[in-house]
Amino acid sequence: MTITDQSLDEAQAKRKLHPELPRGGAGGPAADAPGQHASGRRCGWTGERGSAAAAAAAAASGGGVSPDNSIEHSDYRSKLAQIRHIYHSELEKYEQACNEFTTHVMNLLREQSRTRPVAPKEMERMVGIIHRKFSAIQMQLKQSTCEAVMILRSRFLDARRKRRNFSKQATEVLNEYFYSHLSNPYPSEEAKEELAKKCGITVSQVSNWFGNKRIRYKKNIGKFQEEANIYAVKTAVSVAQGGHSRTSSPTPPSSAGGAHCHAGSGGSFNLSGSGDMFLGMPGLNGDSYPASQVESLRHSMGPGSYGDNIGGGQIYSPRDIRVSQWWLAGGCDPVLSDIPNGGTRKCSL
DNA sequence: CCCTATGATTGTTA
DNA sequence: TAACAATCATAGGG
Repeated sequence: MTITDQSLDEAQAKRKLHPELPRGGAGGPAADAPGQHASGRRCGWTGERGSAAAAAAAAASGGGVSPDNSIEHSDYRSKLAQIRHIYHSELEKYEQACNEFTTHVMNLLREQSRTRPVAPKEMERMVGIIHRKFSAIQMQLKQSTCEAVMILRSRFLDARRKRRNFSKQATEVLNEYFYSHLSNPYPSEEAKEELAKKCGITVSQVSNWFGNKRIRYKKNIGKFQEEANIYAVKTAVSVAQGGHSRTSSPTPPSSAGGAHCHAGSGGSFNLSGSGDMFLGMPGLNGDSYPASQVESLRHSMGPGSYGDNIGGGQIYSPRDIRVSQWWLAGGCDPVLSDIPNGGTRKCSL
């Protein structure tokens, strides 16, 4: 009567579709809602701006699933319910038709039994044939229902991939945090929550953003030079103004108040002062030099200051200015990257 | 329409 | 399990 877990799983395995395909619950196909990843990752789909704040709030308050796709969820659910309804009603029709046809054939055979001997075996055989035929039809129905569910699902997933760029202000907040913590751009969970609130996005979106940012920065530091300068200047100005700018808050959550630096995820690069911008004096432990400030310095020096062995996008010599060098991890040492086959992964520096 | 930027997803790694 | 790396898919500018 129902599409079993097995049938869906089989189809899923065959098609190697998404791992989060709906499993048939007690009632039939796909009692689950999509969007819950097996790995526990939260769905960070960028919804409409209006609901993003609510999403962030819910995420900040510890909500397990970001609700910014609740509308799509209900849409998905209703369509799924529709499919299930059609499936069940069709199945019932076939069942009924099967029974009717069976009794009809039985009646015919009984009628025939008046004129010719009809063995019980023959009747059984006929019933068997009819049932096989109908179950084949039911299998087809089941299959096409599975397909319909999968199409619905893939459409839903496609929709999830639709993204909106973050607002300018949000990007600004994130960039400010990133460049003012360039030596250790790993915001703590609390910092992420704070950033999420400020930006009106979810914590996982903040995590995504930092993940993307770190990797893209690392891959092409040169490209981000200008941006780093901009935010260095911004932060410098805001610091000079007493830590408050008009449009956006320059003080990262972790250092708001300026009393101390949060214990970052890395932990090994605690920086002095409020934020590691210009107040983070260089020389204390060697890695508190704000890289963005270094960027500025480097920028004013012009290209080529560090020698020819450094590639086009190369900015710092790790020997000269020892910022945390988090971007050197993973075989992307901008100095060593000149060595052929230095790492398994290519480094665009 | 092409190209780059960017947010999200997925698989891997430490 | 967070971070990384690669990749996907769309946004947005020319």
